[in-house]
Amino acid sequence: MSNEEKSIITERNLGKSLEDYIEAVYDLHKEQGQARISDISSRLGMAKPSVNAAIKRLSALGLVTHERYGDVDLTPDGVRLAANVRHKHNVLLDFLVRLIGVDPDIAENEACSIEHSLCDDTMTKLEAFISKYDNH
Amino acid sequence: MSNEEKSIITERNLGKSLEDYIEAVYDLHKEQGQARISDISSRLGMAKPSVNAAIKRLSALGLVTHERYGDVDLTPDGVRLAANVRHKHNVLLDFLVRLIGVDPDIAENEACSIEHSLCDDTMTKLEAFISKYDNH
DNA sequence: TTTGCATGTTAGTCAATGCTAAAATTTTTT
DNA sequence: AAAAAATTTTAGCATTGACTAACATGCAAA
Repeated sequence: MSNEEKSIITERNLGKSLEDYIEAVYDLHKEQGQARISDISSRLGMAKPSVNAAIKRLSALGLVTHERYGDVDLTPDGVRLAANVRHKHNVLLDFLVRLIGVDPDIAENEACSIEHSLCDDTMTKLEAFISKYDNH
Repeated sequence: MSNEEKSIITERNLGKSLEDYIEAVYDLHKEQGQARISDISSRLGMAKPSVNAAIKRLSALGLVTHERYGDVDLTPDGVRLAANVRHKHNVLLDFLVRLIGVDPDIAENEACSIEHSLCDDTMTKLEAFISKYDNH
């Protein structure tokens, strides 16, 4: 598989908004086995019609499935993308909190903003830096 | 001056878009003493009417002045805000390129995305981290 | 000075993304 | 099973921020 092909899934095709939604679906399924519109709505603090519209967009992109009045679930492509975003979030949070000392609540928000802007390659380099730093 | 008052100027009141525009005005004035709509347009790769609309927004916020068919210039508040964004950009670029080894062209783009998401306090902490790291 | 090109502005459109109010459907309770 | 509550969806709207096409203005060259 070429790098271009791989990047179709994980690199920034979605904006911040859709990435936040898909990440919430991913987290909720891990935590409670399902992700209803209301769950996503309260998790992200968005009105339910906004969530509904976003899920429709994600569904059109083949990243989630959604039966009327039913559960929202990730497709395999959706899982890959969401896991990648989640991973970036975790690495950034670790860097901000542990290495440079940002308050965890602020870091949580900032990681959430930044995670959509860094490419896979940069993230890999950041992880390598953190490892090296941890081993002095 | 309270922290809240100071933050009115420098903290994230503008979105990424307007911050990019004001940063371009700041840079162009430093480089060539003026920033015309066309200069900003080619610098940012935006159509001129888009620039025009953005400058109107910045003008309504009291951050730039703009005479019809004339030069765009920063107000004192605009200078403060733009210098702050520029500074964040430079710190992030340095971190990405020198500390973690990102390609300069990619780092330039990523710094440009991230600079709008990090608060002043986090930036201060990042600068402190870089200093400490440089002095081993 | 007049013509023509560069620059700036206006007008109209579009996509993304959010909202509220109200209708439809499902689930729960009695 | 019927009524009530919760959930989801639809419909309609607002804002941001981008675009193109067309018009207006300013400057420079002939």
